[in-house]
Amino acid sequence: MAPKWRELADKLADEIRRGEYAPGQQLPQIRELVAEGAGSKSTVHQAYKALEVEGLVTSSRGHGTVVRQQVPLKRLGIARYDKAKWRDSDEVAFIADRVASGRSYRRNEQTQTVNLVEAPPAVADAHGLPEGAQVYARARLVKEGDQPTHTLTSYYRPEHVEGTRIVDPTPGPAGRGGGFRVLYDAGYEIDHMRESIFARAATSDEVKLLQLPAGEPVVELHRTTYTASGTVVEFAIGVHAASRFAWEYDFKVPDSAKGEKGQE
Amino acid sequence: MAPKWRELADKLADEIRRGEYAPGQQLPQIRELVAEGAGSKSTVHQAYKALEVEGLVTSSRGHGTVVRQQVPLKRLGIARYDKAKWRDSDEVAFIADRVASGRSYRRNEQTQTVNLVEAPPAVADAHGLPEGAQVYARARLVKEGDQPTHTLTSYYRPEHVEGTRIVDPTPGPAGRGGGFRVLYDAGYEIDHMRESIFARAATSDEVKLLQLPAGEPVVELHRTTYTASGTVVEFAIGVHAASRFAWEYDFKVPDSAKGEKGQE
DNA sequence: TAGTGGTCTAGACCACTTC
DNA sequence: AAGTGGTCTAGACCACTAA
Repeated sequence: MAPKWRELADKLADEIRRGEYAPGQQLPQIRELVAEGAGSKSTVHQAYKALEVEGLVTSSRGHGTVVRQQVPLKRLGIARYDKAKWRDSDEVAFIADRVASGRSYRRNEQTQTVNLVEAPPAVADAHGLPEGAQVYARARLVKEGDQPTHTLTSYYRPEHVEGTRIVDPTPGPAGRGGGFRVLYDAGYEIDHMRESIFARAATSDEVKLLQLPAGEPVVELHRTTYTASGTVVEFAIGVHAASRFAWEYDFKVPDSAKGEKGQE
Repeated sequence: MAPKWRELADKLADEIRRGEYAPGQQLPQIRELVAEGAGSKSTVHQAYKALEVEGLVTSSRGHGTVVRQQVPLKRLGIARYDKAKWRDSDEVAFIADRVASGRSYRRNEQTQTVNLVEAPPAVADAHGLPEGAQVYARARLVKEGDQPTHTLTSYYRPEHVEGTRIVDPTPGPAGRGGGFRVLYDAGYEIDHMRESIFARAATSDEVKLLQLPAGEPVVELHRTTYTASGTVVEFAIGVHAASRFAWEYDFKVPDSAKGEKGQE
């Protein structure tokens, strides 16, 4: 026998999915259900909390509990890295993204700090450096309007970026063209990438920083960027609110018997 | 001022991350902390629940609350689809995966049901069919030992699979070589794929089916498989326990200015 | 049987929003 | 001021595990 709060939550979840409560509509108030005999206030509250964790509703004091709108996922394909976007124009990849998706661009939607730090294990590993080696960390918090959507921290080897705009980031997002442009100007043209993706629960710090709804997971993206000769010029870690993004990859089915590599 | 339970949870989370409680070690019992004046039983319990949701501990009745082991993520690259694995041998992709990762293979780690169903919207869309068209749904629950790791449901157009082993799945995972082999034998050789990935909180049904720890997110994978001529021969939806997998993709940086397509 | 976490209650009180 | 969800308490009782 499932607990009382679970049964109540499942019943309400069902009603929401069947459309008995429309997005934006308010659920019965906690005290109402208590009066109807659904259980004590704590029990009903626990059920509402479960619905919140499952992403179906959001609660706030003074307002009530309303059915959450499902905003469409923003689809991230590799076209967002198109060289034409950052090499031949003033666009920065993330701005191009936004233009492509028809959303408006405003200045200062990205804050940035640059520091020389000791490489954390994952970073040292990606760059092939000993642990604790010094690297430049360029940390951004990317917002869409007032809403933070993800953090993105790029790690560079000092010899690749010292003397460039990256380490003196006054004019916004690493200046015209972003980080890839700066590397390009410094003689390091990016050629191929590896992205690694996984999801996990958010830490309480991330909940605050990204203003996440209770229980919303995050997706962590590890991106390693190589030059044609195989040198790693950037390793980046992104932490994304899960409900806002989907990642898309197209590839050929590999066939090792043919000596093909399928995907380079 | 953060609530009392949040402060307690953060304090304990800190201690766990600093290694004061080793993986597998038991946290103080709820009644202990209550006796120490950390708060009432409900308050301490709420803090423990938060730690569980954040993936740091698991609680169970009779046992106590112990620090969770972080099992290494299984990395899924596109090599798992290598034609050599399913075309030239008896291996099935998911078995090859397991061989490659050094884990043992046991029979019946995959249960399977096949049904003719009305295509859900996402499926109809992928196959280019009208909504409600009939498709074959081949649903598997994949386990590693006793532990379910993910569900995978493949949708096929009837004209592609009728008369094949897929619709009569007595001998295990779609027979020798799995679904791709069956399609290959039927004259539909798979050529390229698109994978789309996003994360979300688990539904309560998924929590039961996949035996997920409280609050663990799931990753949903949508895979569309094409023949060389662009016909969609399979659309599959996977639901994965987030803590067990990472996805890896390698690709060239696209350059539309050069007329390259970068990734096909 | 003893020990663990989990559920539930009734009620007081707090924090935030709206009027 | 009134109305919303959120926190906290004290205690009873339940469900599961281990010895």
